[in-house]
Amino acid sequence: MDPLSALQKFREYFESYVPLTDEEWNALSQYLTVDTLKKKKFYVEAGKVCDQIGLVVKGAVRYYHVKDGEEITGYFSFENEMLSSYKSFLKRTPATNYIQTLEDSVIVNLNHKNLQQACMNPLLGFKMERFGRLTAEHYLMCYEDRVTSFITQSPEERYSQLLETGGEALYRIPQHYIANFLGITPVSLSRIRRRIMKISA
Amino acid sequence: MDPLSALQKFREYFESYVPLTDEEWNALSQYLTVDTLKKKKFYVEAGKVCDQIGLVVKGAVRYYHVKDGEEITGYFSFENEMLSSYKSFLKRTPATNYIQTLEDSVIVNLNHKNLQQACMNPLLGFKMERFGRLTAEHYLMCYEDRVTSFITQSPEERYSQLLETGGEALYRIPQHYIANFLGITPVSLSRIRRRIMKISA
DNA sequence: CAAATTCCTTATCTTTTGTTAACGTTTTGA
DNA sequence: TCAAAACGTTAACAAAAGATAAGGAATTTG
Repeated sequence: MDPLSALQKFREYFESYVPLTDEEWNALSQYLTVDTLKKKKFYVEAGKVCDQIGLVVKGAVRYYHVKDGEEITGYFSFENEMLSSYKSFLKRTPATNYIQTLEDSVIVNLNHKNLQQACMNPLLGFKMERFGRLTAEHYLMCYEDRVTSFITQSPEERYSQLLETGGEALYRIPQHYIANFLGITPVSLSRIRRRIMKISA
Repeated sequence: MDPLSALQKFREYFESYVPLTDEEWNALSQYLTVDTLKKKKFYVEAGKVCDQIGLVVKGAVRYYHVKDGEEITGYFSFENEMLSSYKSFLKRTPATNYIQTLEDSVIVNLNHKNLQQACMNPLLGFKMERFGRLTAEHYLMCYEDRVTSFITQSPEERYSQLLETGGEALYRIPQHYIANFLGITPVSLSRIRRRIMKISA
């Protein structure tokens, strides 16, 4: 994918939250960079400060923690989704997780310094602030739902719901990552799948 | 607590994110209302749209869902914390949870219409937007940590960590609410407590 | 103040999950 | 292309959690 159409995708995403004039877009695009990452490359590594937020324009990434030497996958971002270790980025503290590409990916990035400059740019400041608020609110609501699912649902219920809402993404992800995402082990997910198959069969 | 000092607390909270001139504060305070709620009164009810966000100035509230006729407590807000059913407030959809006072409480509120007007007020718009972004980011980071705890920790580990970080709030809350918060049953939390006592004894 | 309710613990039993290991299949990468 | 690694399932056993019920202490409330 060429850099220009990658940037164009970013513009479309941004404008789904906050419309821009061509002049504003010209200013904003100066702050952006386009990165191409091969499969299994790291976007964020635990222990290092995450210095940028990005938009996945092509490909996919997974977020994971390492505990007792084991990888525990907590999240994914696919095309047209933002990615970052938000806490690390916002507080400028070392990340506690890794973000790694699942496929060859193209990511449009905005680093911390450029974001600050864009926010101070009188032409863009207000709209950047607004985009930041709407983006944070979006992911806040996603997390709200996810915490609710941990509180109110059993692993089996969470998996059944994921089957309904997960869409095609489910078929691009190994099952043991999905197990981690649900907060259970791969073995347990395999048993749940068998239980569900028996019921619906 | 008199309304004036309640509003003053709101100003202090707001200014911990975004400083205000006296003039700006005078404008902002016009949009606020102060509510006093007796213990066990509802701030939000499932099925109704949550029309306001608030700051707990005194007292405390709990958030809970009802599933199969059972109350499942998912969160709390204490003094100097915001409260709302964010998704319901932001999307103007019916809330799926209840928010109820745990004690007699004083809450400073900003309703949806007033927030919109404040955002369109040229004197305040930019700072409101900024406050909204920073608030959303704050709770996003809280949720990020909480989801991570569900993914990477056992219930026992989550409880141990809560004992370290929870502070005095833990002593104001019945234990079965804490069990729900951790994603387990009250009986299971009681067993965990016994296991921990034996180890540290 | 007294009755009722709430709260926490404990016990018993059932269900589910975690752990470890094995096996065949698929995918990966040198 | 071919050996190695990764993946999903299953089994067996241990550990933990859920469900239900009972009892006593603490709190609430009329």
